[in-house]
Formats: sequence, structure tokens, C-alpha cells
Amino acid sequence: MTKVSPRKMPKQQRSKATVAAIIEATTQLLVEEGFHHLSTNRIAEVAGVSVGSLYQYFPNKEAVVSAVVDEFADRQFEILATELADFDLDADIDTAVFGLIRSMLEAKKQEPELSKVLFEELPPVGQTDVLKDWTQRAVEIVKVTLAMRADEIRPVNLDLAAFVLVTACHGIVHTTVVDRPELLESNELAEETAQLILRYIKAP
Amino acid sequence: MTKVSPRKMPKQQRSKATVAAIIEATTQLLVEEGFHHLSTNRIAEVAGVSVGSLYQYFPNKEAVVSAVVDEFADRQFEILATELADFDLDADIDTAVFGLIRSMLEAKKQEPELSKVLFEELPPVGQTDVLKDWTQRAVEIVKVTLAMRADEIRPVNLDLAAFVLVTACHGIVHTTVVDRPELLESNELAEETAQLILRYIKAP
DNA sequence: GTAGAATGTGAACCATTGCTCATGTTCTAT
DNA sequence: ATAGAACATGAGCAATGGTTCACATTCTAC
Repeated sequence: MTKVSPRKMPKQQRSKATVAAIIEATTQLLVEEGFHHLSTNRIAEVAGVSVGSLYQYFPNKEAVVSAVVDEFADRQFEILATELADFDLDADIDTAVFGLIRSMLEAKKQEPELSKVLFEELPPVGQTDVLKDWTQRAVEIVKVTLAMRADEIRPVNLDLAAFVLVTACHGIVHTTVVDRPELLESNELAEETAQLILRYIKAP
Repeated sequence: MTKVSPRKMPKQQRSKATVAAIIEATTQLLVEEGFHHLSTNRIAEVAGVSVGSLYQYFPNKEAVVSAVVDEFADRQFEILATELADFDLDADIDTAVFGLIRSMLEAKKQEPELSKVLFEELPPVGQTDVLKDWTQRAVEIVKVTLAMRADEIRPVNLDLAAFVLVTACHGIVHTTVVDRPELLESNELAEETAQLILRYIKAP
């Protein structure tokens, strides 16, 4: 979550539109041509602005990518939150876990190509390591959730269990959405994944 | 596993050493500076040969990286095989699974930095998508293994179960080795991961 | 209306990089 | 010994890419 501060803050509508166009163009180029074909000149061209404008609001190329990552993370978490609202997480544990899985799949399904590029092609930029950051955030949430249901689950090392669950789930979700999207057509995968988790945490 | 054929095959000892030096230098540079700082001139410099020599044996930069990936894959599978030999995989299923996990961790632990770069920074080069290839190979193996023990496990969709297990395990192993190596100091993580798998596949 | 801030422009600088080629050296086989 | 194959070299070409800067336009506040 390293906000690389823009060289200047956009104050007028006009410049806010410019910054938005730059970020959108960058996103599009990342998806279509991948990170290592990305160039600031091309970003400016696609965004319909001049390179000079880009450098008014971003100190360098990294900063632009960093902004894209931040916006992506925000969007993903928002989708997750929205999806989760549709499920009753206070319901029995089976329903709750299944809902969580569906939500994760749904979130990533919105932008699979960008997901692929950001997780599989992006070198650590500045302090930001996409996978590491994401994992850390998720582990915290899961740990708290597990603790709240301590009576329903078998005794475990909470930190470790949360880590195992998050990394396992992310492995499944990421690989599926990015490389085997046809598995999303039925509910089977979500159900199996829920089984994996439930059998792991539930008291016998 | 796309072998990009060298422009020329090295026939003498001398040239084999050159090719080896090039691959080693590339590996080293990938680890130390990351994929997007990699240049053929620098590879040649570190390898102690001239750029010209590089292009005698590799048609382009991609081919060099591809060679590094192939050698990495071979090395990983070899370590895995060696490690597995220490475990009695015909023993009870608990022991077998635990052995497998330990082996996967051990294999990746040998070259964590290279693992990180190849899985997290490498754009699809040619036909080779590291993650996709790796997953496909592993799923096949696991599927066969599950089928052989059909009597000990609950009825499942073998294809799906194998996919879930492989992607989940890889998620855990990769993230651990690459971002949380301190978790490798005890056996706890391997034990928890084994639990995750065993509870998922075992008949009640 | 006007000053000054904010915003926008794009040619050009300079470093880098992928790759070639003309030339030179070393090896192998006869 | 020698011819031809294998191997090695590195200056340099053509292209690209990140970044700057001197200048132009538009907006805001008084």
C-alpha cells in the first residue's frame, strides 16, 4: 500500500481527468501488452495527453504502476465487500465459508487479465510487493474471523491456520481465474474449495 | 517445456563451457537484479564472454531465459525425486502425504529467490507460462496417485480434487518459501498443510 | 481585465539495449 | 602441416525508452 506521492496534486477538474486517463491507459496497456512492454510515451499516447503531463503528476514510471496497483487493490476489496453483503456471514459456518469463496472468485473474475499481470509479471516496485501485501491483509482478517468462531472449530494455532487457509485459497482462486476459467462455470470448484477449508477447521 | 533450439549446437568442450557460463550468469542476474533489468550485454559481461558468443548459441534474449527456466524445472524435479526417495510412499497415507509436502518445501527452498523471480516476474515467454506448465504437470501426477489409493479416500471428482490440491499446496509452499521463510524452521507448517490435505481426501 | 497559478505540450537529450558482422583465433581431421 | 570447421570477439548500428525543459494555453481570484 505504498502511496507514491504525485509530484503535484491535481487541483482542477481538467487535471484530475488527465490523471484518470493516464491510470486507465496504463491499466489497458498492462493487460494488452504486459508490464515489460510498458512505456511512458505509449501511456501518454493512449491516454491522449503528452508525456510532459504524465511527469507533472508522477515522478516516474514506477509511480504510475504503483497507482494502478493501489486502485486495483481498492477495487478488489470493494467488490469483495459488496459480494460478502449478499451472504449471511453470521449463519452457520458452512454457509459462511462457501460465501467467502464465491466472493473471492467473483472479485478476481472481474479483472482476470490485470490480476495475472499484477501477480505474475510485476517486480516489487518500491516498497510494494503485491502478493506479500495481499497475503498479509487477508491473513489478519481470517485470523479474527477464526477467533470469533473459536467454539465451532478444532483447536489450532490461529496464526498458522490463517496463513495456511489464505495462501491455499489464493493459490486455488488465482490459478483458476487466470488459467482455467472454464472451471468457474459450475459451482463444483467453489464447493470443493469450501470442503477443503471446512474439513480443515471444523471440530469433528 | 518449450525448448527453444539454440542457433548452433555447441560441439566442443570450450563452447559447452560458454553456454553454461551464459546460463549461470543469467540465473545470477535474474536473482540479483530481476527480469526487467536483464540485458544480453550484461549477461555476456558477467559470464566473461562476448555478446557475439551469446548469439551464436541463442537466437535471442528470450531463448536464454527459456533455457534458464528449463534447467530450473529439471533441477526442481530432480530434487523432488531425491527427497521423495527418502520417504516410503507405499506406507500409510498420512506418512506419504507428509513426505510429499516436506519434499515440495525442500525443493523450493533450494532456490527461493530464483523461484520468486520466475513465478512472479516472468512474462509468458514464447509458449512457456511457468505457472501454467507447472500446475498441469503436477495435477497429472497427483491424479494418478489419488486413483491408486481410491479405496482409502472418499469418493471425489479426481480431476477437480487433484487441481484443488495442487493449486492449494503450491500457494502455500510458494508464499512460505518466498515471503515467510522463517516458517520453515519448525515442522509445524508442513504438519498443518498435511492436515489440510488429509482431512480433505480421507474417508471419515 | 489582469496577474499568477495551474495545466498542457512535444521535440530532443542521453543512456540503454537487442542484435549483427567483419574479423581473428583455436581446434580437428587428414 | 594445413584446410576447413568451430568458436570467440567487440565496435557499432538502429531502435527504444525514461525523462526534461522551454514554451504555450487555460483557469482562478481579485
